[in-house]
Amino acid sequence: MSEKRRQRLPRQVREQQIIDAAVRVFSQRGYHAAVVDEISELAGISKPMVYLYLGSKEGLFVACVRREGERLVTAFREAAVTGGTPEERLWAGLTAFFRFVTEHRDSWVVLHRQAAELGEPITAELALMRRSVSAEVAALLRDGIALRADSGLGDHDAEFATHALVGAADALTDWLAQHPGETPESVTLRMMNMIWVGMRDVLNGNTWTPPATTDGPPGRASAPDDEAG
Amino acid sequence: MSEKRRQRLPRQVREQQIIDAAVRVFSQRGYHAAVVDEISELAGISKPMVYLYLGSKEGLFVACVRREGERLVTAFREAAVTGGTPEERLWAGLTAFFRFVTEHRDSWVVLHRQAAELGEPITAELALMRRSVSAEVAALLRDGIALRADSGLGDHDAEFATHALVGAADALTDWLAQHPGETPESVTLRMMNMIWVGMRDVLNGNTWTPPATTDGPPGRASAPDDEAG
DNA sequence: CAGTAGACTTACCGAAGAGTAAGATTACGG
DNA sequence: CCGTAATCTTACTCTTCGGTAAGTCTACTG
Repeated sequence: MSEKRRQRLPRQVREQQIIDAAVRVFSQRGYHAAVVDEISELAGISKPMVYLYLGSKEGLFVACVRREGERLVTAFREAAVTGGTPEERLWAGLTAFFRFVTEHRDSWVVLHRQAAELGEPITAELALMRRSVSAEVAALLRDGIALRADSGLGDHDAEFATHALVGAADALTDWLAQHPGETPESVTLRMMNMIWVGMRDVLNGNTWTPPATTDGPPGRASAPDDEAG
Repeated sequence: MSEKRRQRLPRQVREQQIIDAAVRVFSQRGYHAAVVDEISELAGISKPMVYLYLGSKEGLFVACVRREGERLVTAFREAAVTGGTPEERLWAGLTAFFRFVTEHRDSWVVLHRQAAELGEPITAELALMRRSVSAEVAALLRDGIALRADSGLGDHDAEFATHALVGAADALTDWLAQHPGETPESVTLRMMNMIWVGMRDVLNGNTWTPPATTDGPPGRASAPDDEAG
């Protein structure tokens, strides 16, 4: 047994290894079911090291969220800053997002399915990340709206669309994972068709109108639904 | 102190009271952070009663999910079965959904933010509920698509749209909660405008095309983005 | 080759909380 | 008014797990 002693590594390196392990375990088990002993073991280290470096289980989780969140935001932002119309940039950002969650499933799970539960500091960190992405998207939508000053839409509408968009993208990560034939690009294309095309119509004044609240027949207003373009 | 003794009630009634209390506590604290003692106290009863009637903490949670889930599905279905076009029925169902989550916040939180974590029996129950709602929506979208046999779209597309729609609705419950000016109807109207209008366009062959992958200028295809309607 | 700082471990503590044993209390049919 | 079945409680047990005390070991510096 030559390697009874584990190699000593500088703190900076060990910390990352611990976070690596934590992301995997948290992702697989969830925050509460995850046990610190398992994380330390997977990191090839003993438990007190985790507490020495990360302070507490909560601190460890926050570190995971922060690191993975930054990676995700960076991926989105770097794709979406390339010049072009808001439309093109949204396309690029969404594609990058779907690619990220495909390639880093664990990271995404940690950032994702852990909203309720979890004490204040953790939810704060998660909310921060979410807001960060949403802010990017919202800016793009605002730009898109601003190109048509006559649309009558405003920041409130952009904010609504952002939530819908982010929520849809969120849910579609599962769909993507379960359909091997689909790619980040194909999913993004579908989304753009569903949502952006609709928005463009609305910007053009081509809106949907609810049926008469009493009973009457469909009350479609200015909807040229009749023939294909 | 006259009422030292608590009134005795038949099992059927107490069970519902226990579930009432559990929904509130689970909703507020989350599954793991919730403590059975608190639930029993809120139900005006001692802890062993909970175990006698519901078996375990997990069984208690499953009972909550089942009851509240059925309420939600019923609300949606009853609104959406009224005759009319798929469009109208989707409108009615979504409105009922948003109304439900507005009026039963606790129920929704229990059904919602508890995906990862939680052992197999619980996730199974949650998945069942979600699938139940999705199936309703998917049927409506398929009907909508079927009205245009020439669109080239199929069940796969309906399924995609369902996930996007459900995910968006999901995320918009938060948005609705934070904007007192909005109502279930107004949110539904916004959604229909964003998504259904877009889908209608796609059905008409008016699709969105991604920019050229290399670098070239925007490669919009058949997108009459030029002037307002 | 000290000596020190930082990496690392073993072995433990204590609290929290799920679940239960054992029985007390009350309603009610006969 | 008695038995019995159901409701309900007090007072535990037992495990799990976050966190720590008290060092040991090794690499590097002078």
